[in-house]
Amino acid sequence: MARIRQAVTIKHVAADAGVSLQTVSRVINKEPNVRPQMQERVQASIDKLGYVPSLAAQRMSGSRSYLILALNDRERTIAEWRARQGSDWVDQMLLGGMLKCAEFGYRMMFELVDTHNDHVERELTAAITALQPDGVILTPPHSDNMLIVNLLEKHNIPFARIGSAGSNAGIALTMGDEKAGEDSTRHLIELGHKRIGFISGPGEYVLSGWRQSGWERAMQDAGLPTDGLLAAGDFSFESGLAATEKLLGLQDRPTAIVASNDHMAMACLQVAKGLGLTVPDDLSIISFDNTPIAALADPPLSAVDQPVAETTSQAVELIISAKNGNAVPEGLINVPAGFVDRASTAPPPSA
Amino acid sequence: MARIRQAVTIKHVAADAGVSLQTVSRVINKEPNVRPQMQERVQASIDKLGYVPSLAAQRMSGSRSYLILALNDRERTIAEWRARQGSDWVDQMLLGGMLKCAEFGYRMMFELVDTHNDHVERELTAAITALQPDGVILTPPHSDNMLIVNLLEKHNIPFARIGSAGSNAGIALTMGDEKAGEDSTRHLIELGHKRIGFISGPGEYVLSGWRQSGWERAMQDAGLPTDGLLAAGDFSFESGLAATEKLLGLQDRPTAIVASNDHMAMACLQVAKGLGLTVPDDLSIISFDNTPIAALADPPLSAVDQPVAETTSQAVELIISAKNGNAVPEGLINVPAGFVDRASTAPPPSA
DNA sequence: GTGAAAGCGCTAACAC
DNA sequence: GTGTTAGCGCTTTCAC
Repeated sequence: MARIRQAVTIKHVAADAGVSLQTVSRVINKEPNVRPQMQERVQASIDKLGYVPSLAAQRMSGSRSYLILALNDRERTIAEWRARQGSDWVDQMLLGGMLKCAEFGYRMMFELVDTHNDHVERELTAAITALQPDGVILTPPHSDNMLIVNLLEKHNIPFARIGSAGSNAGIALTMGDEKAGEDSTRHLIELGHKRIGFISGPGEYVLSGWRQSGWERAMQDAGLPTDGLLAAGDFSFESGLAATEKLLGLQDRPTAIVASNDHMAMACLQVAKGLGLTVPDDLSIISFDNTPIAALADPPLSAVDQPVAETTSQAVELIISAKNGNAVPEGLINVPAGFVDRASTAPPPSA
Repeated sequence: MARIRQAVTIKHVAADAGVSLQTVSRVINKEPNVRPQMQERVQASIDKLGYVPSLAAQRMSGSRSYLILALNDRERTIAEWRARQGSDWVDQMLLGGMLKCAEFGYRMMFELVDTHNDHVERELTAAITALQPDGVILTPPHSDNMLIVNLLEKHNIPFARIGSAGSNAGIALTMGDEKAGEDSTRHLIELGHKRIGFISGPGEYVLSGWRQSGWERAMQDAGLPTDGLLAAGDFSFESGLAATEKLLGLQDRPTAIVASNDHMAMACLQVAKGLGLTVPDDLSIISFDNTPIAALADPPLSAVDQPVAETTSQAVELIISAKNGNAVPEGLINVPAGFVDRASTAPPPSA
């Protein structure tokens, strides 16, 4: 295989424009201290020759790689890809992240990293050393993995933590979980529901706690009891089955259930149907995340829409801004969740 | 922002092991001509220091970037991401491509490129120049875009063309479209169907023709007529609606329909229901691709499973093999499609 | 405001 | 088998 050498390099441009390499470099990087006339002349040569700087070379000498690394949990991501249940978390990250990166001449790369693994540190260090990204985006549950956070801090790489309260380092972004939990529960309360069950997510994800808090707050504010109405899930369909069975097996069973993700809501739907209950007439269901299955369920599920694309987009923008020397925003960035009202909610049967 | 310099470089390793840079380089690249004892000593230093070579530096001096670029159609991909209908084409590519890349120490990058655009050439050249990938994976409809193919050939970059017969350049891979069209039609014939409609995809995709040919062949082989049973679609839901209306509006309407993708099959289902037809009792439907919506439809659709992950995986492997100087396989690589029998097919009503 | 020189981390080519 | 030299394409540093 022939050695690939760049067809047109900064040298060619410099020669063509009759200036030094340095001046071309300044034009490429939009640095000041270049006379407009000079800059125009150089730009003309760049356009004429179709010159595009080599990322590798820029990375070699300069301080930027124009690369942002998005880290996802290996096991869970691969499992979701294999399951083919339509989870579009990665797609939404790509949508928000790639497009925003492109605006700034950056690229986004994906990397899968194990959480439950002593190799985390080695794996991540390897990726960082090989790629030398200008920034890293952490997704749950990595966002709160202190091993990862500390490593990134040590390497002095700007990073965003999606779905984390992350008080210490990095840019923390949340997706309105608590408020969404509260609002969706309130929506049910307004429909007349008094017994509203909640299926929680795994403790490993901080956002599980937030979603639950929202539900608790709304119930409390309305003077409604939550005793026995909380069932623990772990985001899996199976856990949703068990949780729903527990909830619907109650003496005084709930007339509505909020599930912490779509899979568990689907399980909820299945159990309800199995019990001969009609959704939403006998049981209202609200799910979290709004991955495609929510819309495709029968009936289509009303769901909290997790703003993954928008959040990733903001994460990219903040990282690049930090890389440009701007201050990292203080405190938490909150990207509010949406709510898509479909056909799985109605007033309670007795109302 | 501090200048990021590599913490531990090849120099450190060389110093630690007391050998020359070149020897370390040889060990990294698993070149022969290194005494086992030497190689062990160097490897020990590498492990001890946690050395990982910089991709950028490898790219700069060597002939490889360890990067494979996957190209997708910008407009269509973004539209699918936005629509959130669960299309997992990108996820499956990532699944097959990233994992295979990782086996060889490569990375996969995604790039969106416009097809219907005079900028294709400029856009792609820019990406190639900036990234200098070791290989490129083309997906439909890019796989048959001669502008792209010629460009890649000119740059001497190994590339794979997924879903293309691509006689001239690059590694062509198909996903068993014709046989799948034939087999699924035959499946319906065996169930007793005699009037089987077919909704085609857009001509822009060569695989549309293959799928259709498969249907035609099966019908022909069985001595069944196809006149009037072909309706043109373009992969969109709307086109599926129109095509199905045409087909079901026929005097002697089909008792089964094969749709060239899932969206059109969903449209088919909707039209059938609107007409008061029960699927599969009154109408059997088989769809192509088997994206998540097929499984989530009501009834779940029997579908041809497009082996995207496996095909991408093979594409990566062949590209790396080509890059290593091995001959590119002659002719077409065919990765057979699967078939998932769900609940949308049954014997025809009169049978 | 512009240019010249040095060097980033690594590999190719060649010497020994 | 192993070391040395040169250089990839760019930015940094420092002159002017």
